[in-house]
Amino acid sequence: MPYHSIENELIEQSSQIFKALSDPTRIRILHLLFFKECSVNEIANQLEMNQSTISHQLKYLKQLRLVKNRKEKTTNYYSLDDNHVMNLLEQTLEHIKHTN
Amino acid sequence: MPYHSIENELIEQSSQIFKALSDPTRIRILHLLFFKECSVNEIANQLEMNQSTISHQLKYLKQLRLVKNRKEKTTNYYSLDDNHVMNLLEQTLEHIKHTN
DNA sequence: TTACAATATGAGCATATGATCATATTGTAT
DNA sequence: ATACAATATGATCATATGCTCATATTGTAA
Repeated sequence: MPYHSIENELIEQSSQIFKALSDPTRIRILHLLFFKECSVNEIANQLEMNQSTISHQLKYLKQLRLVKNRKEKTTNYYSLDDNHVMNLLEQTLEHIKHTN
Repeated sequence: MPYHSIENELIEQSSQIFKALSDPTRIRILHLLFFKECSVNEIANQLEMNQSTISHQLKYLKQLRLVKNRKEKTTNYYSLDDNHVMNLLEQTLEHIKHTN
């Protein structure tokens, strides 16, 4: 595999991670999960958003392995699953706080 | 101003930064500028992309204060202008390199 | 089994995004 | 002034994105 296609793959993967963090709803979800494990409905209620919207976004975040889930009866509890990406988020939130 | 609207602004600003890094073309531009100051045409040639595309993206990056420029005759040289965001990018590139 | 609660899913829609094309603008040199 | 080089800009188009609606699925308890 030539050099440039390794580079391309690296760049594609990076942009994908940043895209996950480029949406306010997803940031809010991750920020919530930073404090505690939550069910789908808990997140939807907390963020005052549609259950369907949250479920779709959780699926997106899970596919990228940013969150994981465990089932308890009919409830699906989600929690964080990627320390590095959460570091990016926390760093950035702190950075913006201190520069405003 | 109530608490939640400060939070909202913080989250909007964060997502905007990540959105800037969520596009492969913009990552390539920033990665190029990480090594040296470049003109618009240099970037376009290096990335084998349209001059117009690069100019539009540079305008986008400049508006977010991620790059700055200086004019020399008819040539417009661009360079990096935000260490924090570049750290996010470099961290992430390194992280992906080491996890593959 | 039925009824219910929690979650997941697919279709549809409005908006956002990135690239390209053609053209405009700016500055330089002759 | 003209010709040229480098860059910027506006319009357009195809695709991507995020949300909502309606409905399906899953698992539990009576």
